[in-house]
Amino acid sequence: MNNKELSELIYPSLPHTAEEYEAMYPSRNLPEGAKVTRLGPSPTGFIHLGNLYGAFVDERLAHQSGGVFFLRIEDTDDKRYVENAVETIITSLEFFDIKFDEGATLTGDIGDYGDYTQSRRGVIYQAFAKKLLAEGKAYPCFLSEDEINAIRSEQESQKLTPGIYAGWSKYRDWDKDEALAAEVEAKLKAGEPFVIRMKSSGTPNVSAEESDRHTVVDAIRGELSVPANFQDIVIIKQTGIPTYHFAHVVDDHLMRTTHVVRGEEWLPSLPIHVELFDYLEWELPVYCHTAQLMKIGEDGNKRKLSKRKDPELSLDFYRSEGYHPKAVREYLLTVLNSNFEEWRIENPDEPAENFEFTTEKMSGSGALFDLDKLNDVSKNTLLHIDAQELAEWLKSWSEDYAPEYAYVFKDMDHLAEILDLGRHDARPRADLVYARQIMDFISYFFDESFKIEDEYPAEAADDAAEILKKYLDSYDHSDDNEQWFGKIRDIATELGYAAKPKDYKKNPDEYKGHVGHVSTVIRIAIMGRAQSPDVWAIQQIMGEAMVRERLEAAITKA
RNA sequence: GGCCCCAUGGUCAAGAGGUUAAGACAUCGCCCUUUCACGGCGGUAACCCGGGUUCGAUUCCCGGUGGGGUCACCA
Repeated sequence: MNNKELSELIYPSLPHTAEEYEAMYPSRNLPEGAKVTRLGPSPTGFIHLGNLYGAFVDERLAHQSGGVFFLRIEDTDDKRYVENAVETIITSLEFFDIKFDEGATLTGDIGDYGDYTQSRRGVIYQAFAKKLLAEGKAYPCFLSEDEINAIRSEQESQKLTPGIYAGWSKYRDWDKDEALAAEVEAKLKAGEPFVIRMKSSGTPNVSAEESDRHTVVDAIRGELSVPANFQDIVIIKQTGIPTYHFAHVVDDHLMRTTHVVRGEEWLPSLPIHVELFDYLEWELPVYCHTAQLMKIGEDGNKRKLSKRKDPELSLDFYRSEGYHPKAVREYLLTVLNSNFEEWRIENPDEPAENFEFTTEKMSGSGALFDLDKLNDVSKNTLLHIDAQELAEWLKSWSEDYAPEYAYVFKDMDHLAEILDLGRHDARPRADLVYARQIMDFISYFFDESFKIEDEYPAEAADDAAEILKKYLDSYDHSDDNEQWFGKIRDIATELGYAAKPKDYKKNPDEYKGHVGHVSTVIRIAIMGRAQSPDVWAIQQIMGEAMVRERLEAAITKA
């Protein structure tokens, strides 16, 4: 039995040959420089900020260059599959405005390079495994789990690298031993389970200096020198399904991916992929190994974002807190590309899409997630979103995550007015950060959520009833801001308060307090809190009836 | 442990063989101001360590240290 016969014995009837697949998925007809990227999530149903971060790089690279961004479902691990996971992935990314041009969708595949779900590509991988088999670059391996464990412990006791490779791999050189060849043939014919391993050409267990090295240019990290692989890694599992390594190489070649964006945790397996591309005589894609998003751990050290330990970093956290997708995108962009912030300062009104994103400006070191920064970015981002649109967005957020706020959305025009408060002044207010915070911020506009949160200032507490009564008596809803404040000044002076805070500061003994204390009393009566935007502006939005009602209630209480 | 990646203020980071080592967030102070927010001004605060190359290294090289990752029929 030779290699060719072996490959026929293992895969006697495949629908297509490797060459045929090659012809079925020709190079893409795209303009010069167009990048083809892909996102390859495994359907565990969980997607966090780190995934979004990577997806965002893919998306920008492709769409900025007039290329293609597609979604491929990497479900080669049957144990990991979670129901509805694909749906979750697609809708989550869609929420953050990550859109695919091609690939798996909820209603089936789009594009000419499918199937886009790995579990449905079995025969394709097998065709290429067959080719490697026929060329003597792969072999079937019948080692049981126990046998592999035995090899491992022996290697450990000899302080050798654990794994199946030359010198330890019984079936690797089956063709050099007639008895073994007969055994392999018999096992195959008997239908015994086996995996297919790549027959690595690397030299095992040599020091880093002596080993062959490959130089790979990473778009983020520059020139990378990696030691050659020597492990006979599994390419086809017992189930006939490929491992990630093999699926990556075959798919990204056949789907004509130009740029592979993935986390730096893949760096150690790069030599495997390089060897596979070499065996298949395919051109290497451009790798972009991104740094991981980190977090400060309990021990004070940086650590990788973990989906188990960091539920607040799941994408759902941002959704349920009500961070606007645009804000999250802006934040990610500032973390991803070091020159984005400066660009944003110079171009405050341009859509983020106009920023030229480059892998060269990406950092090779892991960034710490910074909630303060996100909040700051969010504040400024929301300032650029129209109030009406913001209101609609808040409404849909509430429907999904906070139905208890339904009363806020009874009058959408009114809500928009509230949200716009002070946003178009010469120095616009930036109060709005995320939905939950906004609900609290505007809560006093609604009787359902209005409550007295602060106490009257000590300077004016004794006069509270008097102040409010005078204020109510003189209240004229049609007063302009100046007339309105003039009346407060009058009340203040009348009751022995300084009309200007500076006067009070200069001669604190001559006054009970200053106009600020008086207006704080009014503020608390109407807003329930000592701090708020301009009282007059709030009253105008609130309407006369509510203002009077609140004042009367406060007088009764005082 | 082997291998790989990374290393500038608290955080994100710019930067070049010679700079007073940017900027943003956070923080502190002052100003504006009826509160808050916005805005303005200012402050505190950094090149991991040791060798080498060099007239000169934070920058280039080597070695350490520290942090992270990875060593599966998971991705």
